[in-house]
Amino acid sequence: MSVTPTTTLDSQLTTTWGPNNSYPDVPMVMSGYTSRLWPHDSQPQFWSKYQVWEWLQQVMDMHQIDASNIPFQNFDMDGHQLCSLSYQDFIRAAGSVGPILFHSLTELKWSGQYHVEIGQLELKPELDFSCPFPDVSYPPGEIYDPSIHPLPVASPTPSSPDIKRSYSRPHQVKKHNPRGTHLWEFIRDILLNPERNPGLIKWEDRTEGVFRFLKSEAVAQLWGKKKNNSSMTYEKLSRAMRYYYKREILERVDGRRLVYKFGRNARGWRESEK
DNA sequence: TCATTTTTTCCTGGTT
DNA sequence: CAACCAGGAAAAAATG
Repeated sequence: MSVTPTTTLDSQLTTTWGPNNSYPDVPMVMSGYTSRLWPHDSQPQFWSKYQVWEWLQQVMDMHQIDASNIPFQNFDMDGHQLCSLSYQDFIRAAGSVGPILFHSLTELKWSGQYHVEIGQLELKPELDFSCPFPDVSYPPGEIYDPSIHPLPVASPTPSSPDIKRSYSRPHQVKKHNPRGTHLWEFIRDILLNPERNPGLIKWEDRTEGVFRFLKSEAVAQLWGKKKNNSSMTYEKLSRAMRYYYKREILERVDGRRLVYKFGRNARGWRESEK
């Protein structure tokens, strides 16, 4: 790790992403594909096993928890797999430390782009994104149990040697789902995390899965931020949304503007679903 | 590297 | 008129 990650932070500000390349003569000059690795280091989904291990060490250290309390072997996986674990899985794999790890990962998945400098560059002042990390809520992806407490305080001294975590867990995750990387999941997660949703999207009919964009351009900006594409617009985002109709991830809701509805192939938005 | 799936870009034309 | 909606096409990015 840390072997000169090729100028990523500062030099990135000058990458001309062509705000409007409506010229037919500018075929993306972009000489070389040199610096093209920044989405990987920051997003947990792309971590290697080693990076997952590093993250574990770091979180343990941060919370002053003896690393020996946690069964590292239960986390012998890459970021991809790590991100597909549910809240419950974390409890299973790390006992009382599970929530802490889950919380940490959730934050990273959400705002792990750069560190704290988000929200000020391109967002309108009216949006008030002042605090990117307010506090944790519940699982981002599929809600398994809303009754679970967000973060039961990291008891300084867990000292629970008698955990029955001998639970080897050989049958790890079966389904590899690139969580949070798809647009509809991104939208869903915003809806499921009111804490982080400053009036961007709102449920129109919770049980039917109908929702409406309140700040269409702001959502597009947020999506663009996640994809490192500052030129994302609602116009383009909505095109992607319309492609979901065919796949029945979304159902068409005509008549009402900015209104969409989750379809039968959309998972994890329902309150009681699993 | 390749095949396939998803998303992005752009556009023409219609609607609210 | 501005902001959306519908999709077609094609290119680019993401994934396995």
